[in-house]
Amino acid sequence: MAKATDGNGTPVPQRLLAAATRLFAERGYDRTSVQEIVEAAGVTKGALYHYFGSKEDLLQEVYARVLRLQQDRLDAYANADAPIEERLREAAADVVVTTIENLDDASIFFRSMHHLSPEKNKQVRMERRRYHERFRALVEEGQRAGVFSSATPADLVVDYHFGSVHHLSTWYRPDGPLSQQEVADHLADLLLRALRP
Amino acid sequence: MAKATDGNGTPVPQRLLAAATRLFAERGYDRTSVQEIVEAAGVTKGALYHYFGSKEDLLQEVYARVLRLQQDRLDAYANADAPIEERLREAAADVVVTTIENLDDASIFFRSMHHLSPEKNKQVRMERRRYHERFRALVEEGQRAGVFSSATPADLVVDYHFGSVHHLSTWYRPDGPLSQQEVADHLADLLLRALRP
DNA sequence: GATCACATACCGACTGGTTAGTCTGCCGGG
DNA sequence: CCCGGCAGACTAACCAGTCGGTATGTGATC
Repeated sequence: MAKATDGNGTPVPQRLLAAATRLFAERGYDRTSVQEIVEAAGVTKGALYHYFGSKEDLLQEVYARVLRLQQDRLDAYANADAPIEERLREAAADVVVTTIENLDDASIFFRSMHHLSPEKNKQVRMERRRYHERFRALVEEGQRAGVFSSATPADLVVDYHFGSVHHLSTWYRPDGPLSQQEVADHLADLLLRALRP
Repeated sequence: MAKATDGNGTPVPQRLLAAATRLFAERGYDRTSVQEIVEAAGVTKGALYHYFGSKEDLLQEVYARVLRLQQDRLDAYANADAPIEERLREAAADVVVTTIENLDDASIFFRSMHHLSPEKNKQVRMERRRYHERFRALVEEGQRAGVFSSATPADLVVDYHFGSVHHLSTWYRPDGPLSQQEVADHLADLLLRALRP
């Protein structure tokens, strides 16, 4: 039993990450003590500092995970072989679904980014920017093709849509009247309708 | 010199509120110590706890101020004598302008709401809800009149727009390429375009 | 296959520093 | 002479990170 799994089946580092994610989303980064995290994960501080350099590293790891996931999915949709209208619609709807599916990560992401040290913050911003630009390229492609209206700068369009995604963690409740997919379809629809020439 | 204005001309409570607003927006609520606030306001802890019951009261006061402001302005636009299309457009644009004008308050509002105690949080949510419902009523009015599409539930439309407002504090920079009014016009335009039947 | 060397995985008491809020008291005007 | 308005030292609690220690596994050597 030296496989870092203890009584539970999942490895300690993942248990720590899961506990941290839930607690950060619940109480916020600053209000979550390292002690609470290790207790929720069923280990002690020694274990945490064995696997992670600092409390901040834990937060950054949460970011890195969700960023990788969303970037991969966006790339897949963007590079698909379909009319630009469909590709944008599917990408727009997908980011809504994956955000809802990882609502904890999302609220941490949007609420706690400023808790990262300048360097780590810069790195996260860079990856975030790459995502934004890939999405913007889709909008611009449609605008050049005349399929989308050019009345609004593409940058603003992207921020408009991401604003609504960002906002999901504030109002979306799994037990609400709308399913994930319904919300995603509606939001993607609003974007596409706004872009009609 | 017992008029609570000290060397400066503004009264101490307002100086404290202003300092707290700036610091909360800059470093976040938890990372701002009461000591820093009183130093920035040029007083000491005695003064702060003379006027405010707690650090949290300071935060709530920031909320209350911005909520009152936005509610008043929304009511004015909503009750104006103009076609529903115009009223919604102006209300939608106005909330963008006032949010940008008070970007500090806005980022505190959206990032630190969960730092309030359950009771105060409930109270803020209630006022927030009132605002949301007034805005939703505008959308519904237009939908009933057939001026706006009914494809999307009005609640979702409101959350869509407020998402973009919420998001402003993340990306808007005063020295960017777009003025406040331009951003406001574009965002209101996107909303109205999305609502075209 | 027994012994030794070393590494990995973790425990938990401890430290140095920080913080919100309190309390006693001074000071000047009405 | 009294009270609002404030100063500033003080306290009790908390917290991130450290460090010495233990237990278990792994590979080399004889």
